[in-house]
Amino acid sequence: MSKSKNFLSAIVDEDLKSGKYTEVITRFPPEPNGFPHIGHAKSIFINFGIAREYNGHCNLRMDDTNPTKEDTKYVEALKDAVEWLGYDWGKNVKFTSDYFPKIYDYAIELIKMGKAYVDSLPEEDIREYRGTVTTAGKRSKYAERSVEENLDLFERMKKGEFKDGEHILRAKIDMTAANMKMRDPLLYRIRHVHHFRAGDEWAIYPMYDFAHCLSDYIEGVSHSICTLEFENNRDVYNWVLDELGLKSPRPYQHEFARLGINYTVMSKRKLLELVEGGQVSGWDDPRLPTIAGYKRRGYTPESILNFCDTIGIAKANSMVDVSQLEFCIRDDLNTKVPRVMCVLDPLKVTIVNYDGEEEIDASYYPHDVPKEGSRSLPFSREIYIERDDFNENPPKGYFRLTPEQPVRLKHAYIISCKEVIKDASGKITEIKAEYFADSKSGSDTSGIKVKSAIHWVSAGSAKEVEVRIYDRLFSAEAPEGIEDINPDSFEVIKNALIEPAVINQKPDERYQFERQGYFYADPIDYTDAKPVFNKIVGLKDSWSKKTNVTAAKSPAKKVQVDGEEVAMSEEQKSLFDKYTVDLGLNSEVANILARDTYLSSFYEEALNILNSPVSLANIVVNEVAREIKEKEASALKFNTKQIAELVKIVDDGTISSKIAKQVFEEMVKTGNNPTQIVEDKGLVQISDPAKISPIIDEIIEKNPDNVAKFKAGNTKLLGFFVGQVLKSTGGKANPKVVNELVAQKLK
RNA sequence: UGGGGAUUCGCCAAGUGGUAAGGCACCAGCUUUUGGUGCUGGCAUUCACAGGUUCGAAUCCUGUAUCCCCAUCCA
Repeated sequence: MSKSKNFLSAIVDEDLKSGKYTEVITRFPPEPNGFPHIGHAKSIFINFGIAREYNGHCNLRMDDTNPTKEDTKYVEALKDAVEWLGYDWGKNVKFTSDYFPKIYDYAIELIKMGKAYVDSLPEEDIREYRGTVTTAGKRSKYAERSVEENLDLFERMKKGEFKDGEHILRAKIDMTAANMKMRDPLLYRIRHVHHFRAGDEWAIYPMYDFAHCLSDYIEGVSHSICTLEFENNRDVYNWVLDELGLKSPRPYQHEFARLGINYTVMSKRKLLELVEGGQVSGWDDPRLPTIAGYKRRGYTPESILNFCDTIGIAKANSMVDVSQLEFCIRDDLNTKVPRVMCVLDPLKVTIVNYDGEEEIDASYYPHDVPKEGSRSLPFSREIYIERDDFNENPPKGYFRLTPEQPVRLKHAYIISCKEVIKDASGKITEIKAEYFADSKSGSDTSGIKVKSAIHWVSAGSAKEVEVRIYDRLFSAEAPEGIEDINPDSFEVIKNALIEPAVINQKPDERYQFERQGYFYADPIDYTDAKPVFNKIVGLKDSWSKKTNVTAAKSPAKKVQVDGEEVAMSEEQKSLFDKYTVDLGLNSEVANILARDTYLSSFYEEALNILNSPVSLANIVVNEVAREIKEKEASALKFNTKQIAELVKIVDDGTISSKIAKQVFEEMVKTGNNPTQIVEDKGLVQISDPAKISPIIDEIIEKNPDNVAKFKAGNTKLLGFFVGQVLKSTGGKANPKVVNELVAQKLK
């Protein structure tokens, strides 16, 4: 993984360090109801990657709790994807359905504890009773059923005595919870359908919220990593595990942002639409962001993995630029793959002063790729070049063949154009050219300067091949549906001409077609009789970029809308006036205090002990406020008297405000008196310039570069020097004194 | 009228009170028998916005804005 830790690795580090877990177990838990795509690759990379990084293990688990949607063909696709990316799930693939008996037992346990009940409300009522995001729900009358009745009903549900939808099992949590997921979530539903693995054994199937956390627990998972949309489900996850009193270590859930890539769609639903609607040729259509699609197109697992690594892992919804992916595949293939010549749009060139034939030994790799290998390249009087490598009326900066400008045939001779032959419609059909016999590549004595070398094939020996050119499937950056499909996303070139070695010798499956891009021998349609190549990705092309000048879009800076703060009540207003007028607090601080009754009473109490209104207010608003935000006021370990004391020793210069924060943190933790803490830890401020001065000298001596930069005008560096001094004194140096001294010394 | 997340360059993304990392993209220059690659340099006086605390704030406090998720017997 990358050098800077992502937040998940940081959590794992922390958990290992604190001894919460001794082993890291993760899992990749897809539902087998669709083909895996590059978003899954990200999840695979994270889950298997973390397991690998910490010498742990990652399970591949099929989350198959919904028999109406899932199928074994998807299981295979999922296994393929994980394998292709180079990960090992160990002996067996796991299935949630393997745990159905255990999960059932846990349900019984919850019922016995009175924490779950069988509800018999019709579906619409259940929805209605749930309430809305802004209004509380209400509990079903069936929630009052006795444990015995629930047990009996649940067993009969299992036996299949009821029809689908007649009853459900749900957790008894809180129908008024602000988190909708906690309003008595469903645990089990009746489904009289065949399960692709469990067969017809079960008439009831557990819901995600119940099955997932328990499956994690059963497997001994330590870190249950999922995407952001499950954040609300975390409360249920914890509730189930906590209520069941499962012995630790038990898993905890952590969420990251799912992958979005522009010009593509990632949702299973939209992918399915494309496949079923015939917009693409199947799940492995090379334009699809499915693993099967990338594989078919010719992407390497390394490139996908590297992509997953470079995009990082975070909690902000993001849309990664496809160019990032394209970079990864080019970067991977650049050092791996042989270069060969293939003409996609042939233009015949007859070299009038050349007779006979010769074989040129040409390296497969350019000078900067440290690989060995070459092939024999036939050269003859009749060759083909790319149609757009000749131009009768060249634009400025055109480096290729023109009536006036000679060009080198890559690995061969320099030619110049003598005659342009056109058909009746004016289309160029042939070029008559002359070659320079002494210009052969490697032994050029001609002294002719050319601007570029172009690719070509010899007419007599070139092989005809099919080349499939793929472009992005959508033309919209954030495609909505099929209306955004790029009509030019697929083009077949039936009669491209390729040099013979590629077909006869087959040095590799992937090639760079010189000056064009990377191509892959299609794993399915390629035959010796009819070779087929897929374009993986084009080379970077700074020439076409120059010619297609697209209007530079100047993204309008988004305007910030400013809202209004809610108005103060009468009492708050009078308190505010008192604070600003009588006590001289600034309006911001007074505002915060006046609006919070707990804070203001805390403040006034402290003010009775120490008459230092401004300092006291600042610390109450900035530090105390944070603590009461996080904890119940009653759980606070410090009191007003101690805060007053803290402020006093800051006011009188015993400690700096920087140290005060440190002391405050200690008070929060231990409840000790500030003076005591200062004494115990020896935190008394050093203000004597005679003591500070030598430290500054030392720092200055150690950082000559930064001294030079500072003197050159980089005044931001003042903070650097002050920081260093503070650091070496454990924060005890008086920052004001340090600042003055440093500024003086560096003048 | 609720709850939960998020916001650092065009796109990703580090950074958790002391010099705003890195990659992609982009722009120059050099190298080059691929208009490729490689190399060098340029790309955030500023971290959604407005205040406050502090010697010092992307980081702490307050408020505001914007986006995403939650009312499937889906996962």
